[in-house]
Amino acid sequence: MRIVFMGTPDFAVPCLERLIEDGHELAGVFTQPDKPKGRGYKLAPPPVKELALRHDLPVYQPAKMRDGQALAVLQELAPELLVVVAYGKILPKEILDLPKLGCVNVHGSLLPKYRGAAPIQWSVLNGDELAGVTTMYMAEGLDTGDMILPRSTTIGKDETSGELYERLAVIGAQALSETVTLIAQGKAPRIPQDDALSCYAPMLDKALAKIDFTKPAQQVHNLIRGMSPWPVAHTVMDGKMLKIHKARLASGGGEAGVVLDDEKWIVACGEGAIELLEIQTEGNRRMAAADYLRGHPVAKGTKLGD
RNA sequence: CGCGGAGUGGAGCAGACCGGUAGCUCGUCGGGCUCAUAACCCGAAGGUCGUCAGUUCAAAUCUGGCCUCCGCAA
Repeated sequence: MRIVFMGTPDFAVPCLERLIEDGHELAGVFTQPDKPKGRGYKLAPPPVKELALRHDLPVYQPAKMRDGQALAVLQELAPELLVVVAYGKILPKEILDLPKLGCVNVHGSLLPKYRGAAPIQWSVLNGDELAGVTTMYMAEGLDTGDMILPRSTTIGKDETSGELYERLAVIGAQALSETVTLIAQGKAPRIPQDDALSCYAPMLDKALAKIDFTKPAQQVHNLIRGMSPWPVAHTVMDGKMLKIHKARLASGGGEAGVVLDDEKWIVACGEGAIELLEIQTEGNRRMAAADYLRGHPVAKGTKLGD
């Protein structure tokens, strides 16, 4: 099938890879423009662009989708189907209407829950047991299109957003492959979303990543899992930022934020306690809590969060 | 040229300002104690102090370049 692919981050990579493996004709790949990233503001190409270039696919990086130029390019490419995975731009109606077989999107949640930019992270933050991906036909509203194939998976007790994200990217690629096959056969279902059950999963923000140890341990744990690998849950110790990448529930209790043990890094929460497993201090790389403690003993009674 | 931190045995750190025998916690190996242990005791191995050059009688330490890693900010 003649397909144009639109996507930007890592999440979209397995999907594009799968379409290539399945032998589809990739007429073109749209991705966000290169952006200055990291120290020194070096220009970094999005992961999807790197993959596309390795396969000698034509890459387009328009800044705007609504000025008519993108539409003109698409008319030229004349795809039968448009596949969009975490592209990061809203497509105007005239583009959505262009491909004969329509536009499909792979979304990182079990729709209609978690429409929006950060569905995977929010499913972890909320302590859900079930997550998934859904393929759908695209409509003008944000993630409101008719569903085609849902695929669910259980979230591990200690699983982080980053880990779930990687798993769902693979599951999403599989669902996409099946979806495209169904469309080619004219057998793809159109399941309308029940708007009453929907909710919105906005982009994460650093302000949300500050740990409140007065909350129950399970909630603190969910925050740490959900905010990893970005923006990373953090607190303050001795006046300096302490990032916490990984933790697990532990037994114990006491004043919120206080360290309960000399050897292991167990911190009391409003209810219960958590053990810090992987942390990062200012200017340092992330490391196992046990490693950090060898060079920097943290005495029982130290209080975090001030 | 966005701001800043760091590279020291396998891991995490100290030592650097005030140059002169490289130290701590842990790990590893050997031995001992113990019903037993991630516990305890004794002993050992393991480092051209990121790299290149400079200053000096002498550089982990002072000076300059380079490489690598990271935090903030985007």
